[in-house]
Amino acid sequence: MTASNAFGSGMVIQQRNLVEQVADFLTQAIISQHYAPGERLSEVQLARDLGVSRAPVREAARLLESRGLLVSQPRRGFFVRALDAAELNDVFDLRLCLERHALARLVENYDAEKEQALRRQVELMCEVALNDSDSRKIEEDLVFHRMLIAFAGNRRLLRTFDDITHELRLCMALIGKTHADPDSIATCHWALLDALASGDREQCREAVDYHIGVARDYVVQGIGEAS
Amino acid sequence: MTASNAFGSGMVIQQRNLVEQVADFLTQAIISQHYAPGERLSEVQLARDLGVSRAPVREAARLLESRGLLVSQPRRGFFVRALDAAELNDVFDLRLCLERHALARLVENYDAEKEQALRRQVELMCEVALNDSDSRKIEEDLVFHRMLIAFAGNRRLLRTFDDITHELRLCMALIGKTHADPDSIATCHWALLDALASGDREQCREAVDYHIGVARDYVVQGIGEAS
DNA sequence: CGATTGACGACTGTCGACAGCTTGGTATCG
DNA sequence: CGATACCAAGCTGTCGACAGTCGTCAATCG
Repeated sequence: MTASNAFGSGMVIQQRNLVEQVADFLTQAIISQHYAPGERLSEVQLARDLGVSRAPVREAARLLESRGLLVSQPRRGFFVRALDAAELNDVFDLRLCLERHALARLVENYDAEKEQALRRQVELMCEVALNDSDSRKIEEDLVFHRMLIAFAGNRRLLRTFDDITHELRLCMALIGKTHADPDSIATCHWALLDALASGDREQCREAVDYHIGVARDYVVQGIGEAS
Repeated sequence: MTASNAFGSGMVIQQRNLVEQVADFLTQAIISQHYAPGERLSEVQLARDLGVSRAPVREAARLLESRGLLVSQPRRGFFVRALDAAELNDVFDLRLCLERHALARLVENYDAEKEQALRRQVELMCEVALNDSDSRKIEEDLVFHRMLIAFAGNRRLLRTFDDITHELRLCMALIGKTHADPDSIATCHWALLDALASGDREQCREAVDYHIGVARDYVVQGIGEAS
């Protein structure tokens, strides 16, 4: 991946932490099922494969552990997190909790600017649903929901959402398929925006409950089939 | 703390990670204001002082960073987290979000056993309010609220609560004083239990909102005075 | 034949060392 | 005298190495 900057094109500042690079690599490898759930990761082997020492590998693994993508056992090492249906249910229950709260806050200070930004995102999601890859669809969906939380104005809430986002990516990738139909995506998300525009708190809550409920049922069912 | 086992008493297997020990030390040092908010921590100096190498120190620091007690700047090191009033408000807003949800779940499957356990904890808090240190009072209060979340049955929710718990300890220790009056503690927490016993969801929500609101106002006000 | 024990191999936890960066102070120049 | 450039000290990021521990598998004993 190259980038353009003030010094011309292709001049990439290769100064990002090794830790971040390793973390990105590991995240991709886990999300893309390159490692199986429950698989053990060897620090030495990873370090050899990536051409770095064990220190950054270890630090990146701890980072992914805090994000819920890996679990560690003392003196045994790191293992790819294997989410079962119950844990998945808990994650979606927490997500419901967060998004309910965010929309209750957001509806209090909703304005045209926020509405326009959200509408643009939904339109982008519809385009993406037609042409792009599954992972791209998932990312844009998460961007939409992240915008909802961000607009609510609580940065700590946003951080918690980002935390569970990694787990969501994990299990969404796990079930593989996504509802690609752009019509369903549009109606599903516009219902949320309509509820917000109405300014009615109860209507927002119902919309969120329905939205997250559908997503949860879809994923939990997918996990049930997969395992 | 010593433990009894099959070989008699006091025979403790001292094999805890250095990382955990350093993390505990750092946590205590930060909570007890031994380090000032915003202060820079040197890995080398900490390693020297504790008689260990930099690796466990660094790992423990990263752990505390994920818990929100430290923040890191690349190539600059770790700094003690300095919470301002806005961040504090966000933390309490998130806590409100979590406890509301937990009580809504808990009221659905509330039983005598859970009620008894919670009542015992409130009684313990009243005793502690008379005799013990501030930090002990804070701990027992957190235990009570942790029980509420745990009884709700969502482990992911509990993990998130544990996360913000560290930040709560930080700011509670920051303002120093606690409402020591056992009467107010009793009435304040029994109102929650009464709402749970009533089985009415709306009543629970009001009780939680009031409870967390009081705590938030108290702490935010304390921070305002301190800074 | 099944269970226990012992050794082997691999790995994690921890350590000390080096290079590059950041920082604060000092010297130089306008 | 003020501002800029430079320099030294300390620190973080990264590395390779060693010791203790865990899992595995074969050999031994009942």
